[in-house]
Amino acid sequence: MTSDRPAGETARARRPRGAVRGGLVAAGLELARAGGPDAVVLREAVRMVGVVPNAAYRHFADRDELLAAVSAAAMRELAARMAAGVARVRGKYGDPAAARRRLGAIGRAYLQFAAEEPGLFATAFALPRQHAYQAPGGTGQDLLPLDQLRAVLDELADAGVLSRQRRAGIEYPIWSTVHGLAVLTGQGPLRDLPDATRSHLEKLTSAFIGEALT
Amino acid sequence: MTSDRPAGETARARRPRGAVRGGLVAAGLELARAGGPDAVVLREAVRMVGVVPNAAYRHFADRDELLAAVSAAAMRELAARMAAGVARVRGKYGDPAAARRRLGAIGRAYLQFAAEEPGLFATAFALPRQHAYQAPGGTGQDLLPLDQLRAVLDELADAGVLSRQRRAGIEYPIWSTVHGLAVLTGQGPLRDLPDATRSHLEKLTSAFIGEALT
DNA sequence: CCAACTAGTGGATGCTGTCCACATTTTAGT
DNA sequence: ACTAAAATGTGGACAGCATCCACTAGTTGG
Repeated sequence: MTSDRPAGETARARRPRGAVRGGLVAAGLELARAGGPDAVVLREAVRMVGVVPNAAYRHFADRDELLAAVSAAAMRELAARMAAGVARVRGKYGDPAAARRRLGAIGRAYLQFAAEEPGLFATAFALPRQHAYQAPGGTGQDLLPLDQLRAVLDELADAGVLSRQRRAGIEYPIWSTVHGLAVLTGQGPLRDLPDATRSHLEKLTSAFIGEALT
Repeated sequence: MTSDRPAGETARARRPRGAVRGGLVAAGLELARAGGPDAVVLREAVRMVGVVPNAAYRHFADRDELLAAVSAAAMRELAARMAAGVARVRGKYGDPAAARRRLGAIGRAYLQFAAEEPGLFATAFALPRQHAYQAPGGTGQDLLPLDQLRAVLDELADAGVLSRQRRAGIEYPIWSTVHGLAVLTGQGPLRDLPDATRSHLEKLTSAFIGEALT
């Protein structure tokens, strides 16, 4: 009953171009938010968009391709939150104290996203075979998590907090530490820990990373 | 044609007690090994055991409970490999150099398991809601990963390598770092990295953890 | 203005998890 | 030892899922 078209005429192709594809990704994002990657079920997404299951196959080769699009969107969401967290820190570029705070902000944003949006976080890292990490530096897109981390570490090096020697490749152990904590406390064996313990672990981890920045 | 029972008599309940349950877990373990937690499909497991799908429901409330059993088995496998890795290191308890080597062996075993058995590794950490971490210290079971890590860190503290102050709670950041690396390079965005880069990352991470052990 | 293309529909297939009713074997109580 | 009860497996069914094929109505480029 969406319009009073003469009976018998089916409503087709009346949506603006690309609306279905975008709608499917948006629907998938909601499903992922509520239940993680496994909850991104094609037939449910098309139901939300108000279209027949097969319509999805005009935009995605299969469910995995839809999931890949949803995953990329979730990753962009994470990147946006990280960028927002960093932007909130005041202080000129190159100021050692400010640079340290920015590194902390990145990690905190990462962990907060994982805790507040476990479904999206899991989905962002559930790339369904193939579909490599989207190339960064696109048009106006937020930088990907790793790039943002690199930028802050470069600043720490410029500020003299981190020697060039130690700077080299340190983004990986740091990313691993934060990501590992997010995964273990989010979906792993350390989930359902009281909030107090959680934030204690965060402090411990922050101090741990601090050791390596001499 | 497993036996020449008179025709018409169906073969039922002739397996030794508990054989079906054990077989289902074993079958699920193979499925998990090949394709991770999502590949643990009930109907396929019962097919391997040679029994009708419903028989599984005499032993597990639903697929998730089967998956939980498989996950626990995978975790035990990981623990066993870690224990084997540690046991291979010679040196008396309390010897600083030996203690360090044991810590390294634990981490290496963890990462090696994740790399060699990605399906089992993912399954070990894919606990399907509820079903808390199996209580440790069972009868003759290997200690769980966290317990093994704690034991080695305690040894490092006893050996004077790690001050009591730094020892407190450090198992979590260390576990996070190693687990994060395993996840990122195994199933995450850093997968399909060349082996050389992989081992470089491992060295970087090892050095990174070393910083915190002063 | 028409032909080719795009994006939707309808219907079908095989797989999955799960439920109910039933049969048989094993165990336990007397 | 005999029987009642509990365990364990079977058969058949259902709904939901991803996906395929054939078809059609709008859209668009020549």
